[in-house]
Amino acid sequence: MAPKIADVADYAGVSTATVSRVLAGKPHVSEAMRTRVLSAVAELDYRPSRVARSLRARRANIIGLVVADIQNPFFMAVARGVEDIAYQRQFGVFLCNSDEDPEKEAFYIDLMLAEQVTGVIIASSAADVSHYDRLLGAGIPITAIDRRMPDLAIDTVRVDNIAAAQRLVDGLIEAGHTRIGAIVPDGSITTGAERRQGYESALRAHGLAVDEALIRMGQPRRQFGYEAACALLQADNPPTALFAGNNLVTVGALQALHDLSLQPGRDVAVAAFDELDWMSMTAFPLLVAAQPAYAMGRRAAELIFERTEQPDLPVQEVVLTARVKRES
Amino acid sequence: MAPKIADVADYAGVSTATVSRVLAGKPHVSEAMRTRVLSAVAELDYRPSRVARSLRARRANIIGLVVADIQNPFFMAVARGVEDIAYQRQFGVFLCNSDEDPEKEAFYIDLMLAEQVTGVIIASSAADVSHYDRLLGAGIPITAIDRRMPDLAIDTVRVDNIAAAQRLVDGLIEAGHTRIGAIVPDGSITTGAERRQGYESALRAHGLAVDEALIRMGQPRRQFGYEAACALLQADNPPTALFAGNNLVTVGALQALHDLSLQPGRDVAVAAFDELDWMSMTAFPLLVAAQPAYAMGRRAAELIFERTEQPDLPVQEVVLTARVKRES
DNA sequence: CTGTTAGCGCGTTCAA
DNA sequence: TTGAACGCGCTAACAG
Repeated sequence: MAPKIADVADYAGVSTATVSRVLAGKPHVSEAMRTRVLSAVAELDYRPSRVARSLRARRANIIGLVVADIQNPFFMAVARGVEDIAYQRQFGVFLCNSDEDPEKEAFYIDLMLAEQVTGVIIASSAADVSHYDRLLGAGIPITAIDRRMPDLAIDTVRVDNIAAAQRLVDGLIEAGHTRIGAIVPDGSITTGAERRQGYESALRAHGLAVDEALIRMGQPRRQFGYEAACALLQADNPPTALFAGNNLVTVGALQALHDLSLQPGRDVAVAAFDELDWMSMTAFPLLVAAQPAYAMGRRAAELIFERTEQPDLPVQEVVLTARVKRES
Repeated sequence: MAPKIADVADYAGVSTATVSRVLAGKPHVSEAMRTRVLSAVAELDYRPSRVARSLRARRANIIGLVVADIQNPFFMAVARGVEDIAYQRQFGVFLCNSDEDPEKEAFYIDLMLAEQVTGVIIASSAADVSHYDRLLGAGIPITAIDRRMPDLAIDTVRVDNIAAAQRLVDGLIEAGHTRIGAIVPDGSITTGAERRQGYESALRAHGLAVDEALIRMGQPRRQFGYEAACALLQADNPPTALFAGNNLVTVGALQALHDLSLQPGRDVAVAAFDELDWMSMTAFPLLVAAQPAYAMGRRAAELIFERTEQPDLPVQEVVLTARVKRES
């Protein structure tokens, strides 16, 4: 049987309150008591029950992390960031895979509520918002990653897509390209539109015209990327560079290059978003904007603690910058 | 304030014991009581505190998952499998990133202990075993994934590397290849040796000689894969196919092919292990053996529950088969 | 400065 | 079949 606080108290010949005080590092404890208690703790190899503490404090030292898909490398980097910060504070991390399934999501909200977690981080791009105000109602702060929650006044961590796209296209232009094709996802998520905006800004900033014929918009799928790249590159006067606005689209475009016997980086320059951190695995030279997923996770976790300590802080929106780098 | 069991009891005009019995689905409760309680529960939107339950039961409905690196896709697939099974039973999952750091690992063991988790799954390839018997001592079962714990009598889930390698090389031979180069990792982990064994078995089974000149062993790193592939392919009478025994090695080998202007699948056939589920992102045709990470995670979680229900079961070693498939 | 006591919210005896 | 009372292990009031 694991020793409880009463055992330590008996062993040290003090009361449980004293033991508790010593372990909590509270003042008003004599040095003699402190050392007696600490040696008793060491002697018995006592470790306080976090469960009992949670019950008593009505708060568990746990952070909940809700992701849409654990297997997505972006979310995993987020998880790692969250985990690192949690570890610093000796917090545990609850992993919840919502799978975009409202039922699972509802279950996990209940779980967090029932486990009295300190805060919840949502790194889910299509979560159903409606459940979450229950958490807020219970005084459990939420931080959203990479998405705005329209109806919820909560802290958010996101990246500046416009600036990232701009710098990506800047890079292409500085490398001498003037005809740059854009393959951009559309859809309900604002990401695509923001990136297109950045693409156009970069062109204009360098005095280049925006040529609609060089812009393709479509579903954020591999298939679309493939077709768009083929269409762009097989047209008359094809672009010498491609800007791909999404991971899946990029993979499709790269496959198109391959099938057209074009080498990325040699025959066609490629600049792409790598929100999933895939591109480091390619053998192609690419200009890549990587989502700072790890930093986002860290920041999100920090926001939980900040808000826990100061609940009345105004809602924050932290905007991080995507790192643009050249991948092998 | 969230309703507690006493509120429900008052509202229904019964005792807390009755409410508890109804919610636990225990027998010896009259139908009238049951419906009264249930409607009160619904009315108040009551959700029992899992914290209080854990304290009372001295067991939390939580599974601990220790991985060496969250960002590793293999571990994430495992996590997903674990999570799916846990969800079925309404269990939460504690995510612990050990990072191969003994200090972190020790902390997480203590965390699990202090949180009274139901069981712990270790999907960590180089964990320090010594701490884990503390868990066993506390009656918390452990399942190991993809590694044997020499000194610990615990359930294990692993894959049959020999068979997988064999089938991979079988595939190459059936495609007409007779000179097959092997690039195999060595080191303390037995994986490499097992795969080499499978490679040789396949050759022998088809009446082919094992040619030491075609086998390269070295560190499981990209660099080694690159150098080994270059050496093999630039030799006199080079192999027409390559067998790569590890993910990183495979990436290196593919890069070598690229630099030698050889196309995988056309100029050189490539069969590889894909323990990290990377290969689905390549645009090359590859014969791939994928670790059934998801299934391993599921099985590991199931083993936790089995052992919880029947602690005296003999120690099990579950051996799964890697799936061999042709990637894009 | 230290000890006693009363819950935190629940499940589970034991009586009725 | 139901309810009253206790305790899971801890911390925060209050008392001394």
